[in-house]
Amino acid sequence: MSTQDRLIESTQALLWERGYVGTSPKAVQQRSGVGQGSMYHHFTGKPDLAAAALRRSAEQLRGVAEADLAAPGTAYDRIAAYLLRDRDVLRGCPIGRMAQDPEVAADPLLRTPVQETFDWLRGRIAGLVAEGRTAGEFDPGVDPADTAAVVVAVVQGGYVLARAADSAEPFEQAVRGALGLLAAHRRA
Amino acid sequence: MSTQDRLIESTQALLWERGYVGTSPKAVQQRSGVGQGSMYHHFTGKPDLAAAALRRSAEQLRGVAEADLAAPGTAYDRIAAYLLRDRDVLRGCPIGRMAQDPEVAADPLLRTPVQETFDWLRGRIAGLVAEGRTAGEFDPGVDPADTAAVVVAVVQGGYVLARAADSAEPFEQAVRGALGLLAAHRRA
DNA sequence: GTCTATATTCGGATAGAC
DNA sequence: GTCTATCCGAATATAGAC
Repeated sequence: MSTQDRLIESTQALLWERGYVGTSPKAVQQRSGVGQGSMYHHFTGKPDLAAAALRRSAEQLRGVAEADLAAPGTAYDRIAAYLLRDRDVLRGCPIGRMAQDPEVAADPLLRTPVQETFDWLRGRIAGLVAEGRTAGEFDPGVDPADTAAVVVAVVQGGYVLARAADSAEPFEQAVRGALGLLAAHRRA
Repeated sequence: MSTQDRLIESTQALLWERGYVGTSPKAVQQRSGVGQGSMYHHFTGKPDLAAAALRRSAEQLRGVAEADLAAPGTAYDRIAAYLLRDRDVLRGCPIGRMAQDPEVAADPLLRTPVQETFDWLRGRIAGLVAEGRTAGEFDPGVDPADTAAVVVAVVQGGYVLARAADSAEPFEQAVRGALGLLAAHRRA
């Protein structure tokens, strides 16, 4: 693996664990085994490194989500597959976590990958819901955009509740609850 | 207002804006107008100060939530009131925000107020749902604990989506979506 | 109780040799 | 491309006078 790649991977892991403010260039060097001079040769500084790491995390998250959302089955099944995917719940979401950081929010290079990821995800799920509605799978009262926002919010909020409780249980309850509510809107 | 109170209020505001890692004792002193020596006279250090601030934020959040949840009306109405309360969505939740911070998670003095707040909130809402179900307002298939987790997760996740989008819209969509899904489980 | 001075470590880099 | 040396300010306190 290239030096850049090792730097990016280490930065991804540290951002996930410790957030942007909590991630120091020195920690990245230690984790990656790359020296200081080398790091500053490949990246202009912390924001540059973090932006590269976030773009890669965003891309990976899209890939993983798409695998569930594009699977065969009904719209409901695919949303269920997305919600029920095996997750390391207590680690939280590598992208969602960044949204709260004021330095990330303030820097367009950092915020853009976060924003685009959730825009894409909500749009993708809204499309599925709309498709299901057209096919007569869901009742006409189910709003695609609102429902997609619920699905994504339940996952992100589930992570928050799980971390607060130091337990995956509230995450799983929220997912079950959301699927239960949605299931009742299917027809036949 | 007492010196302690000014320190606590300033710390609450800074924790909300900048998180635990991003909040320095010096910033607290500047915002509160309290000198260094004075601050260290009243609190042993940053964790002590943050714990006091979090306990107060937790108490305030419970008070505000209870006002909606204890209002007159059906269980659905009270949950709707909670979800639809006017919020400064882009600022996020002063308690939920702390859950992601590893230093908060690691220190029981800091994590406990966060944990207790969400335990209480989920329990309170689950009680309302159970009550509504007993009264015949909701159908028997609605699980109280799961539904409560959805409600709280939608709010917390809504904050994440709103920050990512730099817009309150996804928060509002998620709330509308959740209420729409829940409304269909009412009887008569 | 509050103030100012001092101490130590870390964060986030730049400089210049190899 | 990578290494080591160096720099400056911020974070988080402690010490001791008033």
